[in-house]
Amino acid sequence: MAKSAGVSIGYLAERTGLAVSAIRYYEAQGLVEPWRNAGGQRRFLRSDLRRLSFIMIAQQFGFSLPEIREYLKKLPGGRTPTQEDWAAISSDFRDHLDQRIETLMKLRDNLDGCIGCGCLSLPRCALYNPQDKAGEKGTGPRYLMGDSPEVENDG
Amino acid sequence: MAKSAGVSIGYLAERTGLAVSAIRYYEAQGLVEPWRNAGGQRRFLRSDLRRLSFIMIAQQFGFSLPEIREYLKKLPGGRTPTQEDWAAISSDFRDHLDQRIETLMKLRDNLDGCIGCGCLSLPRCALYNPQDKAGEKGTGPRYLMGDSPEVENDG
DNA sequence: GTAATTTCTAAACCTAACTTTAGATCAAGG
DNA sequence: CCTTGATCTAAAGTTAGGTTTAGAAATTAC
Repeated sequence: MAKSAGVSIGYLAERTGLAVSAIRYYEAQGLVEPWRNAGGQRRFLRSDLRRLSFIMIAQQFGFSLPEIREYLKKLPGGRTPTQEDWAAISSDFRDHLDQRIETLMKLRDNLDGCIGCGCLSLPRCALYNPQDKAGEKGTGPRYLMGDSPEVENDG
Repeated sequence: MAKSAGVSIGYLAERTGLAVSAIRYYEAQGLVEPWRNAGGQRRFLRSDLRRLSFIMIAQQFGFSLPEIREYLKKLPGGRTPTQEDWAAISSDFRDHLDQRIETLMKLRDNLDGCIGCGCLSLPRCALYNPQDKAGEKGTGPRYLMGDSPEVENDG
């Protein structure tokens, strides 16, 4: 029972809600690797359903396609992943995900302290590099909510 | 003490860490409304520092520029917002923000139940419309993690 | 007063993540 | 067999959120 007939791109599209064109795009980005049937049409593992679903979920968390591709690299190519395969990829994903949520909550709480609390601390609030991404590329945002080392009266 | 000399776009850029071109872009999108000096250069309220900072923060939460513009509409145009002005806009923003974080956490917990827990429930997990945005536009994603009403053995 | 910075506008360009289009081929149903 | 629907490729188009470029004018620094 090697590689069976496989499922069509249209089937996956219907099951996941993705557009056919999106799935082809994911292939171009290396996120799925269908083979071709005699007529040149794509055939997928049935388990690629889960692969595509993982992509959709990860995107909702704000992961880019290249990032997601790295996660999926840990899954076995060509054969249906086992429960253990998914569990392995899960742990790492979960870490990043917790971190992202925590960052957002920290940002929210800081924002509360600044805007929401009704006190007058706003002009002196420093949300310094609040996002994990900040600092990575070039000279991003530095001081938020209008603060800086030398504070002025800026309403 | 009406509209003073105002500050330049370069000053705001330096204070916020935004590029000058980004601030001009925000003006084009209706997020800030500078006036012009005699020579035709933009002049901003010093309090626009906070406006820009709010934009940066809201973006980190995943709000789009049009969404942010709606929030900022609640601030008075042309004059420096008071503490009460910011408090008013805050409450509404905070609600959306909590909701967004909650959605992410729910999604994470569901994902745990599916991928992370080690049980074998994955093939029957239904994360139905997990994102607030789903269902808004056309025929978006419907069934996640490869599930659907009629379940098949899809690894 | 002259030089060096900033700023101006408009238009083109950029990346991510896709969609659309066009024309051709494949597959499935009757 | 024939028609209809699904799929194919390649290239161009789309949206968001900006950046870059070019040449000119304003401002600041000396």
